[in-house]
Amino acid sequence: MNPLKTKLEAFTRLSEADRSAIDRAVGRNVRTFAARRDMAREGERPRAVYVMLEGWACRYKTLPDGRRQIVAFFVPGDLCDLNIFILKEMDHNVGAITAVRAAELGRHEVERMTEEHPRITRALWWNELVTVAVQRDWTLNVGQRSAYERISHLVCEMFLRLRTVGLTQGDSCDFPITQTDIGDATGLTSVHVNRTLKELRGDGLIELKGRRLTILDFAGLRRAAMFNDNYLHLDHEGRHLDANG
Amino acid sequence: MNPLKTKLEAFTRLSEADRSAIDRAVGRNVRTFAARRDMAREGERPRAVYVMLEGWACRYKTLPDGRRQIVAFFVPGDLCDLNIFILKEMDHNVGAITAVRAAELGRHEVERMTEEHPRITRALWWNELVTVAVQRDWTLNVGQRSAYERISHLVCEMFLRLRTVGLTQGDSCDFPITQTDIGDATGLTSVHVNRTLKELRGDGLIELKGRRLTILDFAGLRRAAMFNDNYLHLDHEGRHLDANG
DNA sequence: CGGGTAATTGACCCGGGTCAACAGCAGTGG
DNA sequence: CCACTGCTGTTGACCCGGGTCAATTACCCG
Repeated sequence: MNPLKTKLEAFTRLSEADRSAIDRAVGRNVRTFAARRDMAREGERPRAVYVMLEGWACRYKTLPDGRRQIVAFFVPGDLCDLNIFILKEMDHNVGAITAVRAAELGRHEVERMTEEHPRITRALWWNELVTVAVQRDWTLNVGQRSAYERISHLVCEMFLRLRTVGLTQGDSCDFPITQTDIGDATGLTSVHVNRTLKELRGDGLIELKGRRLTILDFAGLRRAAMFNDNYLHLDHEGRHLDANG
Repeated sequence: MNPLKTKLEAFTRLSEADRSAIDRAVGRNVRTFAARRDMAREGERPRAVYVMLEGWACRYKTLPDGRRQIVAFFVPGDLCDLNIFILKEMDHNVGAITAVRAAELGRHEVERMTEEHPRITRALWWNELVTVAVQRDWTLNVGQRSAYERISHLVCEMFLRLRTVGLTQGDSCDFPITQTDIGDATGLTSVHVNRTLKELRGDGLIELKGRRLTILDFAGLRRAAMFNDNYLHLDHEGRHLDANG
């Protein structure tokens, strides 16, 4: 129900008090955004931390001549930089891709939660570190991989991230981004994304139609992408400890 | 003398107590690394936070077949992720480019400093947010810009970053990275970096020889790169306040 | 002076971009 | 119910920025 809770518990076990604190914080102020609307814009003063509850969004940056790079996808459970309030203005945009439901946390709510719940604080830090690690991996992806590898890599990553918040069904999941979005995220044109997806389909690695993704051969996809999931840091020992014990 | 202090004061004024706390933390355990040696390796357990004092280093990631992407440069005043201890293992390497002097902070030293000095903590948070913002900008750089633009952008960024720690002399600064390094950072081959640098020289934008960079036409370079410095967040109002007042 | 690393240059090639046409399909208004 | 509109996906023909390969020339340092 609460994807942030699910995600943080991939890192550490939380107490009942922790869990209900998260529920309270995330339940208080829920906003919705229509598909393709901006949730925050470059140049604005950061107003709130969003916790994604439903739908996909992205961070993106643009160049004066219109070129656009998606630098991150947001899926349920994701949240933007915790301490964003420190900054005077946003250096990037956040845009909804599908319709989005997101909880808005004010600076004081964040502060209170982290002061009263050290385990949550630690888990949120872990989450921040993973977010940066993902960003680094995207730099590697765009900088060194071929089109075929880039798209394979993106698919591997998103599938695993969705799985940790329980949004996969067996080998498939919703995948509501357009080929143009994939291009903007991988530094390719939508035309070439199309050709490359055709190849991936032809090689029996994935099936992608009607905003639905099915992984036909995960091992093969992983190999094609040279995907190494270590940067998602899903192997923390804390996951197996019980905070209630 | 202490580039971390200089850098944090680009964000906020520090008290005398703050300043000497930084000096103490950074003076305690200084290590040196030879040029081209790794300071930390992928797969290792994070042991310490390094604060760069002298020299250049980089974060880099490699693919199984040897392709290499530099995902960040470290110059004096930079430090790696504060809360790195939370993670079980490194997902990237840190390598010295030149000979490096760096202060090593253990987890308890970091904790003590942040507990006792809230202004430092805030400044360190600012620093972390800038670091991620830089990472995002690199993704944009590699994903959307042409070779000419990418290299111009890198030069603009590094020059400004060096300037905030007082390591520029007028329009020039040390620039001790090879053309291969520039290629690994921008997703280009060293051959093409060479050709592009020749062009930049030919256009009268920069001069680069003997590990020394001179900016001949900053406005032109900036325009060529479509460089927007907002992601470095150097404009914080706190810069003009005095914590001693 | 010798050996190794870094820079430079030329010839040639290819992955992915560009341009353009067209198909599929959802929504929407008459 | 259908025409219309607009977005997304698909495909082909052609081109170009940057890669590859290889040879040569500075450098730097012991």
